[in-house]
Amino acid sequence: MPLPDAREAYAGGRLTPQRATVAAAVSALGGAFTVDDLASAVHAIDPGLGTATVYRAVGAMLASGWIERVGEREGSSLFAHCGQHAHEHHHHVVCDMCGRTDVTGCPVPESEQPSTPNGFLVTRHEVTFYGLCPTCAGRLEREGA
Amino acid sequence: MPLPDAREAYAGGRLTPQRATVAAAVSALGGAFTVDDLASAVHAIDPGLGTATVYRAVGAMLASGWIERVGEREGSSLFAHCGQHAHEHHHHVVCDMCGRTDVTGCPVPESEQPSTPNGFLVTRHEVTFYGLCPTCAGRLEREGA
DNA sequence: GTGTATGCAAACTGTTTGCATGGAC
DNA sequence: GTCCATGCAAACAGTTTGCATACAC
Repeated sequence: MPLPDAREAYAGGRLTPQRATVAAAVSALGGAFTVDDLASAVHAIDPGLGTATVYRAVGAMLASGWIERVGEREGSSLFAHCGQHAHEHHHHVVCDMCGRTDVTGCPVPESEQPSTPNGFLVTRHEVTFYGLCPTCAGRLEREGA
Repeated sequence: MPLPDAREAYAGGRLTPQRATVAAAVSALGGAFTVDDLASAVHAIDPGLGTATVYRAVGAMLASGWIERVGEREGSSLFAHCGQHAHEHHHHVVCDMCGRTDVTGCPVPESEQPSTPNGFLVTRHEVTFYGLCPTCAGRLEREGA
């Protein structure tokens, strides 16, 4: 059950059964999630796995770049698995209905990247798109919204 | 001392001395701030003003669109006064050193606005730029970094 | 006069930490 | 064998809420 991914999710750290479970839960969620969402998914597999461990695993996965903070929902951070885009410059699209995410390129024109709007020296930017995923958009249309 | 702004900061609500103080503190900060930053600025003027009141005032200012959530710093939300841009589509640039902010246009090409990256129906997006304001950039250069 | 805003303190939520034990490497 | 990761519970920070009082309208 140790997914091939699980190893790289904790690059540099140890791969314990608990960490493998957390990584599996992330894959199973397949979209943006809060730590709470993740903890629920994890507890469905292993009810004995502590919350602190989930937080520590999330910290480790962030450190390795396997997941990324993509925004926030209801006061908690939203995270998402970056897939094979982990080390490229990219952004995320989050479905407002089901939370599914996808990776998308950077919409900021190359020419503006390290630009100086109003005299500021811009070094980085955060972009997150929100909307509906194909499935939810389709369902909404079929139900005639 | 009731700034002309104070009235619109709480559009629809009541303008109390406390709320005026909070609005004045926002203007005085002149940049991105956390509720904690704001509370400190407010307490410098009126030490007796309660924290809950600051939070409620922030809620009211958000509701009126006079301030906006522009990102996050150390686990707290970052807010900024939108000035005369309150009702236009805009984004913010935040100085990593001093926290000063400015308003900037939307870098997302018009053609991509309600676009469909990967089949998603995008309805909105959040963009925040981070970098150095002219003052901090200048200081850094002068000190030879 | 009516109803909203305040102030205080208690309650809550999300997150982090200390410490002894267990297990990956 | 060494050191990292775990689990539990306690500690924490930021934020919200209940309630009686004060005041903007």
